[in-house]
Amino acid sequence: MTAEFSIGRLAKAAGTSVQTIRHYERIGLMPTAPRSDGNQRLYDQASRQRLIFIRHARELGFSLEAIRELLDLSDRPEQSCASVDAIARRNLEAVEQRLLRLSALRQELARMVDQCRGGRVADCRVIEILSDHALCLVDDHAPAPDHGELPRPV
Amino acid sequence: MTAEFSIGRLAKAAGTSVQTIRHYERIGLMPTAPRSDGNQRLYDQASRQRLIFIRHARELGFSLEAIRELLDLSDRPEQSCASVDAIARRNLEAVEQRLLRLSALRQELARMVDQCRGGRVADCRVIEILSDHALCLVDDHAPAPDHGELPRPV
DNA sequence: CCGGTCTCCCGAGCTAACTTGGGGTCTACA
DNA sequence: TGTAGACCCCAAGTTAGCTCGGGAGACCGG
Repeated sequence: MTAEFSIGRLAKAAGTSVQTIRHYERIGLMPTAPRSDGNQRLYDQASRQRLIFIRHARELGFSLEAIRELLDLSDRPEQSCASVDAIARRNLEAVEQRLLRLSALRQELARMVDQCRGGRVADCRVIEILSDHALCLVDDHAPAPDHGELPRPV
Repeated sequence: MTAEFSIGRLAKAAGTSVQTIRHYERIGLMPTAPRSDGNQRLYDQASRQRLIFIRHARELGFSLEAIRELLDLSDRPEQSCASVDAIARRNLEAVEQRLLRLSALRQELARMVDQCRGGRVADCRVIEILSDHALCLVDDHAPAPDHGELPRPV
């Protein structure tokens, strides 16, 4: 049922390049593909999904090492619940951090687009938004940020 | 009012290194800082915010070029509304794409953590989730994905 | 069965984004 | 006033993540 296909087809399907796929195989992100009689790599739907996952995660800014960890969650279902939990939990936290910041950024961009629609030149406050103390992890013993910022103008 | 401080203090405040800050100045992401009598760089709250913005955006996986563009929105309020709008809109779209994928990923990670809490070993479906066709931009002439996936089990 | 395209492998090359090294200067504190 | 610890600058080095080149073999439509 699951027809096999070549590396070139896979590359197209995932919006990436043949070399990148071979690279992922070399570094162990993609499994070593089975070969045809003529020694060419053969892929199936599962490898296609896996590769698309990797590309999406890359686009989200995850490092290959972070991706490797997520793939491991998936590859080794026999892992102890505790260890899966720890990994999932840690990644979940990081993802939530990012969601917070990203949606703050979205709001601000949306506000600007909106303001433009109203014909006014948008004043841009992305910086204030993304450097908002509330979203900040870093251990902040700096000269304090004058905490009277961001009073939602319109 | 806005006390000035050194590059070292700034580095600490933003959770980065002195060298990185000088690097950002060299490549024009941070403005050339004013100097003290002894030729040492002086920073204020605005530079602190700007640097934290950059670091947050980097953690979100934005490239320095993307960040430069966002900073430009902020630096040049005299730009034409149309151009601001175009940039903001384009970035907004990208951000929304990422939000979709990220929150899909969050849901899946949360599900796994939750399952673990119930004492069961979680089966991990992050791959399926993040390679979901619905979230996929890539021009997909691939061997089709057998579209009977992701039927929300429990 | 032939020409064009794809794939093989390998190593070298490349870009982004820092990071390190080294030799000299400035500043703060005792 | 002297010295430890920032800070200065520059160039070179490092790491991640691809990307390219080249020569040889595989595959496919005509």
